[in-house]
Amino acid sequence: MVNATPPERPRGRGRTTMRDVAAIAGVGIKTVSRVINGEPNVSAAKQEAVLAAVAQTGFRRNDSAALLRQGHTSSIGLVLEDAADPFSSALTRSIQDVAHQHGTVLFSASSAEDPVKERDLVLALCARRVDGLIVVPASGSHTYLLPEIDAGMACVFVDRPPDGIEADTVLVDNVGGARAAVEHLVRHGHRRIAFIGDRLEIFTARERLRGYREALAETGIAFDPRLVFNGPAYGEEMPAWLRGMLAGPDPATALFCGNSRFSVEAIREISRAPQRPALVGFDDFELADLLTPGVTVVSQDPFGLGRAAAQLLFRRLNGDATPVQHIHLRTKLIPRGSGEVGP
Amino acid sequence: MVNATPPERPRGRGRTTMRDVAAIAGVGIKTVSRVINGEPNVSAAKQEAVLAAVAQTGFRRNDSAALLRQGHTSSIGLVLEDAADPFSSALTRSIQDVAHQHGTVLFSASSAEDPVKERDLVLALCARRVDGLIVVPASGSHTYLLPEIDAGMACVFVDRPPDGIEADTVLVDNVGGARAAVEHLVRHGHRRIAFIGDRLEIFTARERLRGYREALAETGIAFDPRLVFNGPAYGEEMPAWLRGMLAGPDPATALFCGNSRFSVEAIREISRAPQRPALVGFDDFELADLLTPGVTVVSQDPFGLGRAAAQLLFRRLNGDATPVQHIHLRTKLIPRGSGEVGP
DNA sequence: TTGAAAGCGATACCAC
DNA sequence: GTGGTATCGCTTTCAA
Repeated sequence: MVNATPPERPRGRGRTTMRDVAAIAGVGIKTVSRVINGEPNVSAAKQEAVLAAVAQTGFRRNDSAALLRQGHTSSIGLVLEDAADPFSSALTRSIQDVAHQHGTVLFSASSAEDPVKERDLVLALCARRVDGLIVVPASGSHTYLLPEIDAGMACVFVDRPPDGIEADTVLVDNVGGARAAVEHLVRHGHRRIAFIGDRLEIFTARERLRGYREALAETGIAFDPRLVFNGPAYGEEMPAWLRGMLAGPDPATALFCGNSRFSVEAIREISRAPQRPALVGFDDFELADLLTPGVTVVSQDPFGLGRAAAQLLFRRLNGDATPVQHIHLRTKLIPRGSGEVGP
Repeated sequence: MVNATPPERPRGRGRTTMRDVAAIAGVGIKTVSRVINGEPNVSAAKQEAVLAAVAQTGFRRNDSAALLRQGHTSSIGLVLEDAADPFSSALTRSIQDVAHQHGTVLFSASSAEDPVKERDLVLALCARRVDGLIVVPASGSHTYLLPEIDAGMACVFVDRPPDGIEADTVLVDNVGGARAAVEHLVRHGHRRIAFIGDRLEIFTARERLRGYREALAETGIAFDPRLVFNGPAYGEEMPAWLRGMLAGPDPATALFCGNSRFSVEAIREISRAPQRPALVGFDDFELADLLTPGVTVVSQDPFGLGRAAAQLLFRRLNGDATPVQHIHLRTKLIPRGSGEVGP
């Protein structure tokens, strides 16, 4: 507890404006502006008077008003799927950091993977005239953004490309990562490898499936659709499928999981199975190393993704008008045990 | 912090304003405003003319300008420790949702537990005239907020109370949760129970330590400072201490970990130990149920915390001027195995 | 029903 | 050095 007498202060009188400060200090409003913004050409006497008035009133500049006049907002918007998931929150954090370095604040919002909600959120941010936008796009057309982009809104898409428009993207090498995972399993003797991925509406699911198929083709393994699941990451659908597949004829001896949600659910399932298949997951997750066995993953770097996207966005905001860029980040296979067992 | 004004972006057609639309539609600017805002008293003919002009120009209202005039911003600010950690990201998500229900957008920023950075971020948000503020306070005085609160800024603190000011708080029952954890271990026969908690600058660390001590006192167990660690959650300090304590004379047979970070680090450590102590952790974490054994935790509900804080904030924004409120949320012990083993 | 004029709270420009 | 005035894009007020 602090036991000091608080200084006298005008209470609850609403906000002081520059005009008020000017009146109290006996100077023009522009002189106040000069002092507040540290501009030159103010005499020491007036400076002092202004500072005194500021201290007395507790004045603080209304940045919104200043920014309205200046034509930008020093803010950027971020719309992603779900702020609570680890991938998104890492993205958020790294973008916050870059934004902060540029004196910019960040609006964040979650689309819940709903194209309509995404559109509403994005347009709401555009209406506020954020200087730029970073979007993890939900599926669905993004042509609604064309008028905004035309009007000068800078926009970078992360993790997935937008549908129907050409725009800057920062993606991970999904195909390469998936290939690496499958090749790793093949190298450990597997030829019956299952793929468990998101609904095919989702870009990353399609790409990772493509990588899976390329790796199979390259190693001379026939593609078997019975070993492929594409569906929702939540709910009973995948576990039921997995149970059935493992209990059926000619089951998989190894699983390649298309995202960490699936990895976790699959582990939950196979830890009860008599014959535990090998497993490699796309996307790292906390505690993957603490499980028994440790979970082998293809890691992507969500912080790196966010940083790259934000840096690209600020380059655009600073006038970089070079053609649309597509940045791809590398993935890394981290062996921890679950992927290094034979059939 | 770089505070440069970005150069003029080469924008397509630039932004259309209401004035432009009015000119094209051949009506007064106020009529455009009426149409855009769905206000009554506009003839069908003019309405149509305005709509046509809007469609032609791709006009979209500048909300920032509208809000400046209206005196609020329909935005709230959130400052927390680290947007990337699971607790914070759950908080963010639930606050986003409540804000969205109120037609409000959310600024989010991370203080990195640095009081100076927190102050900068909070004041920056105040300068933008967010309508309200939700803060997970870092340690350090919060008297810097007095002028803002005086000026009418609504402010709710989450997870920890602010220092030096009286304000609305939404906290979890740290003492009760800690007592429940320790009593649970005592019930399973333990009398040598260690406490592993954050630095005592952090409110929750103090409270949980208090609960630990109360439970010991109540069950007639002497407090032994050699069984208590308070220090940083990252780095080698805690693991080293734990190793030493377990290898020393009269070691603990059970651990009570003050947050999930410590739980994870402690598990990492004791899984290598010859004699694995029982463990209960404060704060649930993903995969706690998948580890072997499952990790018994005292769970708090970060989504509930965020929701309660946001709802309280919006009550304030809607004119609720009742005295300062202190909301406490209950915790729940979830037995999963690690806490149900004897000495 | 309509729109001209006066703000909102700051900055930009330009005389003095 | 200094400060008046126009302005940012919209809403509010009020007279027509």
